[in-house]
Parts: sequence; C-alpha cells; structure tokens
Amino acid sequence: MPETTPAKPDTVPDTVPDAVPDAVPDTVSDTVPDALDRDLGWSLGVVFRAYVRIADALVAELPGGARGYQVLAAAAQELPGGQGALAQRLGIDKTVMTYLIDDLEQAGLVERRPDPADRRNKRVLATADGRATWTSLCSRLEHAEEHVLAPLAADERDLFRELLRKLAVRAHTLDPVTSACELVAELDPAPARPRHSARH
Amino acid sequence: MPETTPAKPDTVPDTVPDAVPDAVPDTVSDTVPDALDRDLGWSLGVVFRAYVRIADALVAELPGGARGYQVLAAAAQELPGGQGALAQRLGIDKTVMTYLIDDLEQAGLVERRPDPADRRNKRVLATADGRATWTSLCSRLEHAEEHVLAPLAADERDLFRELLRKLAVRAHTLDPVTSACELVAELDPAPARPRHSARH
DNA sequence: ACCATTCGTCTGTTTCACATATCATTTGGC
DNA sequence: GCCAAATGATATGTGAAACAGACGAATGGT
Repeated sequence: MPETTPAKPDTVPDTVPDAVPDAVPDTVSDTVPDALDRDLGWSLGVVFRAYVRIADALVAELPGGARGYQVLAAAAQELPGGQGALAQRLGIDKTVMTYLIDDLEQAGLVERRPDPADRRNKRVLATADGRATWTSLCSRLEHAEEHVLAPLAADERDLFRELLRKLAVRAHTLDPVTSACELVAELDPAPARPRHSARH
Repeated sequence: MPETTPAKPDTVPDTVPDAVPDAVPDTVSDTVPDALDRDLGWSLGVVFRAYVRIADALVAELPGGARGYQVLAAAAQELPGGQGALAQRLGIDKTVMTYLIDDLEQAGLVERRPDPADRRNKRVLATADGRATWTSLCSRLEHAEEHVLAPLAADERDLFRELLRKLAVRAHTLDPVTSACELVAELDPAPARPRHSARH
C-alpha cells in the first residue's frame, strides 16, 4: 500500500494563486469545512481531547483527574505488578506516577504495600474508601464514554469500541520505540528535502 | 443506557482478600492481561499516543513535530480563518500557535499575511517550499496511519476511519466546555462522596 | 470620532515529561 | 555467606507546553 500519490493534496492546485478564496465565512467551527478531517491524527486528537475534557470534569474531585481515576481503577482491580508497570500501562511517566499515587494515598483512596514476593515492588491497592469511590465513579465514566460516542448509532458504538480496543491492545504490546524506528527505516529512501535545517 | 451497575467492577470481589493473586508473571506487557482494556479512555490514550509517537518520529525534521505538520497542512490547504481559528481547530493554545508559526516561518515553510478583508487576522500561507515539503511529508504520514491501523483488516480500517471521523467532526463542532457542564448537571444526583479533600 | 470587540503577541505561573542521580532491595557469581 | 550488577521507587533539575492575564493593533458599530 505504499502509494506514491498521497490522497490529500489533490484538493489544492499545484500552482497556487496568490489570491486566496476568502469568500468563506470567517467564523470557524461552523461545520468543519473541508480537508483536515481526513487526517487520522487530527481525528484521534479531537476525540481524545474531548474525552479527556469530559472525564476530567466528571472526576474533578479526584486528586489526579482522569489519570487518578485510571490509577484508582487499576488499584481496585488489583492489577499485578508494581507502580512502574502501572505507569507503563497507563502511558504516564514513572516519576509522575509517584506523585499521582502520593495524592491518592494522602486522600485515603489507595495505599502502597511492598510486594511480599519482591519487596522492591510496591503494589498499589485500593482501600475500602477507594473501592467505593471507584464503583461510584465508574458509572459516571460510562456516561462520559456514551456521551463521546453519542453521534454513533448503538451498533456503531459497539463496533467502534471493539475496533479501538483491538488497536489499543495491539499497539500497547509493541509500544516501545521499536515500531517507529522500523517504520522510519522502511521508507527512509528519499523523504525529498526540506533542505532547511535537516537535523537527522 | 444509564445502568446503575457498572460493567467493570464485577471482576473484583466485594470483599477483597489481603492476599494478592500474585502468581502472575511480574513482567507486564506480555499480553494486556485483563480489565483495563474495556475503558474507552485507556484505549483512546494508547492509540493516540502510539500515533503521535510514530508521527513525531516521521516528521522529526519539521520544527513543530506532528503539530508543525498539521499547521503546515492547514497552511498548504489554505484553510480560512486566522491563526487563532487554526489553534482552536488543532486543539493547541493560542500562544503556542504563535511560537509554532514562528518556527515554521523561520524555516521558510509558511508566511504570515494579514487578511485583506480583516487585517487583524493573519492568514497562514505555505510557501512553495512549504507546499513541496507538505506533499512529501503527506505520504509519510499515510504510512504512519496505516501502521497504526495495521492490526485491522482492510475493510475494518476504512470503517474505523469513518466512525472516528464522524466522532471527531461532531465533537469538534460542540468542542467548547458546554458539553462537559451539561453532562455534569445531567448526572449530578449523588456522586457519592470521596469526602476527603474535595477540591472543586 | 468614540467605544467595545477581536486578534495576535507578550509575560508570568503552573504543570508535566524527561533525564539523571540516589537509595533500598534483589539477584547472580564466587 | 559475600560482593557486584541489576531493578524498582524516589528525589532533583531542566525544558516544553498549557493556561491565564495584559497589552497594542485593527476593526465595526453608533
């Protein structure tokens, strides 16, 4: 599928007129007008930010916001592994995880307990309060999810969930930087010059 | 769909044994083991981060990374509106957009031009170099997209793109904080107390 | 001509990611 | 058993970015 002709730039003529077609309404966000919505990165970013915003608003009373919720959820479900593993799984930094757990622990929702098997590891367990808070927040978060998925029909929602889950699980297993490097090497031939400041 | 019984916590018993089931392999990311992958937020985050990582690696020579690419793409497509509108559309801050365009302009890829209709607005147009760079980068980014979508079948990929695009367009039109507030108000009844340090 | 508004920019503040260093604990070699 | 290497968590410092606020420039309405 390495097509040499990209699909997007066909909407802009090769010779660009200096006169801009500015008869369009100056107010943006009337109805996402044109061409950017074909970009997967843009769509992902918009949906992700929308979800994070709603989720943060819903769990605002929690120390870490949406991230704190995820940590709490992991703690309540007693996921294996120490907090380093948790950090990797949630995609946040090791050192940030420390402060995140500090806040949750100070709020009495989770507690650190050294793993009896390997006392270097500190398991993150939810207290009774933490589990209660989690179950209560859980339903709210489901509302957030449904709200984000609202523009889809019911069957589309389930389908989207499943497809996204598949992507996430797969992407998460090979999350390390490997994939990016191999992809760069794959199409290294002739990226065709932004000859200014080529900093490889 | 507001089910009062959340789907997730059924995997954890109500009375949590102090002994943790730690016979599991301590190494994480063997095969995303259990329960977190039902969370839409987690999936979105993982996929989004995976895409950003790959995209950033592919357009690393561009001043702003993946964001710089999006700005360049918008400039090359001559999207209407000033840079403020651009910032809103791309989901980045007004002031960050200033520095982002500064870098791209210094690299000779875009240029600011006051809108003849409203000279407060500064349109962001791509130079000839910018358009060439964009078309070249465009194909690379398509590879990134396909790489992220690789675990899906071809028809699933198209379907996912379409569903995600629908979500993004819808979420972007009502992006302002409105939706979060109305949702909070909607289920305000009884969020059930994390009574520690409620910092709203 | 005046005033409110909008846009871009600039300034500080805060947060977070990232790398680095340190300490405790475990593991493996001897 | 003992010492070196490795690993997990934490502390520290740096830099980037989000966010809020203020300012000047330019516009539109009255």
